[in-house]
Amino acid sequence: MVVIKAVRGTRDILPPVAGAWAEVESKVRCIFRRYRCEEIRTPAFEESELFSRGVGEETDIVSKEMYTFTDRDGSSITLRPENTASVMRAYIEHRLDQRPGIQKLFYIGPMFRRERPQKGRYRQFHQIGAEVIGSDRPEVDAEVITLVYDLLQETGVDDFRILLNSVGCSDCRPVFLARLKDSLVSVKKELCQDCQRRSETNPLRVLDCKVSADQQFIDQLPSIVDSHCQSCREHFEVVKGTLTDLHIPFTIQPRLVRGLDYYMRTTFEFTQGTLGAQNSILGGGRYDGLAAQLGSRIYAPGIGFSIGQDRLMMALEERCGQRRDSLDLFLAPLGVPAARLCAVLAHELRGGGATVEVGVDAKLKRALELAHKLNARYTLIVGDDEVRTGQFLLKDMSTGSQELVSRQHLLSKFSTATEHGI
RNA sequence: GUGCCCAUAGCUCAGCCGGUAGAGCGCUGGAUUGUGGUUCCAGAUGUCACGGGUUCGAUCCCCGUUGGGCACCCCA
Repeated sequence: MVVIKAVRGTRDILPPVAGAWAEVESKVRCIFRRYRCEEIRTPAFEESELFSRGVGEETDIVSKEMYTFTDRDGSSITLRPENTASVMRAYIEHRLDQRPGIQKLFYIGPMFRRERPQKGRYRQFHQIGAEVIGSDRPEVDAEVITLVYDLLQETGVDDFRILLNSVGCSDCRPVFLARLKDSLVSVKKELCQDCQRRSETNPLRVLDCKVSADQQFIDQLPSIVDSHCQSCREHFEVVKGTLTDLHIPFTIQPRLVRGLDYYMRTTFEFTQGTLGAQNSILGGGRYDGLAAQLGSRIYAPGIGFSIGQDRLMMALEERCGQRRDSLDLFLAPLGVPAARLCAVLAHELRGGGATVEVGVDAKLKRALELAHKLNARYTLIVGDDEVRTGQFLLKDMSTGSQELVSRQHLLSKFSTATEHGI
């Protein structure tokens, strides 16, 4: 019989790492609250059409990376490969535009894409993201980027770079693409093999080439920022200006290409040095046309981002050492009557807010060994004598000193109110 | 989906030219019948990823599968 293992591209987040994940999550929830960003939870799977229409039929995500299956009623179901389309679907379905103000919605959860696994790339991966829907104002873009900036700073990521671009709108982008293709015709044969292929399949991708010999030619290619129409240019100027006022450093990256069809105008990406080939820790952008693509008549311009939580944790791992939850008190019962008493004591102590573990080994030596390994601050020794007298032996694990304490003294010492006195 | 590299104890890794396996850490027991950390002694680590082939004989060589890493592609 073959032992069953986690399927390719998925993994278990074990303790103590799972605890570090939870810590990060509570920290980002706290930051979201400051921005009046509210949580939304959408289903892990949706009708397939949501993604083919929302994300775009021609994108890699939709054309080859989705987990799609036919449900028993014949409908096509897809495990969400990203969450923006789902959030927009929910926004439209529940008429969130009728709520006061613009909607700022955040989410934390798993996404699914069938790609070849690699460091920092999993088939089930986790995203922390937000969508701000209801305004096309550039100040909103700046606020979203500021939020992301706070998120990374306060969770402890450093040496990240903010790459900013504006990919134009449905008016100016086609013009730019035509210009780009024209220019590529003349320099194409000077470029690397990959770029010669890209010139045909995905011209925008050529701009993102890393081959140094190609750079001199790429620099000659037209830039999207020079092709902006009047309104896109003005929009981008306000975004940049506001970020500058906020002292948030960014780099204009006219070559920044985002793979999802719904992006227009502002797009951004944060990269981090320690992540290897998958150095992008988050990506985002504006998607004013998405609601219409989903068939809604509600005007719902929006901008959002998504942090790769797996990559975020990877970037943090460098500096956050071995974390270990602390244990206030380890109860060491040395016999059956003591064990019964300890069950009651533990419940009372936990009721008072203390973190308490009850030993199951009647040998004191083993109990103390375990208490030490569990990083207990105190161990309470409860043997026959203690059960009889009602006075328990409390041992301070760091100093080794011991004192006899009453049940009442114990409860007050370990209650939350006096926690700082421990 | 393509190319290259890799897979030995729970973890990190040795293992020579083919002769069926080791270290450190960790784990378990003891030195100590009610006293942890340091120390000392002892013990178990294992289908050498899985399946086939070559060979008298395979952890080692060959093929396939699965999983991992890197690059491409793409993205978080």
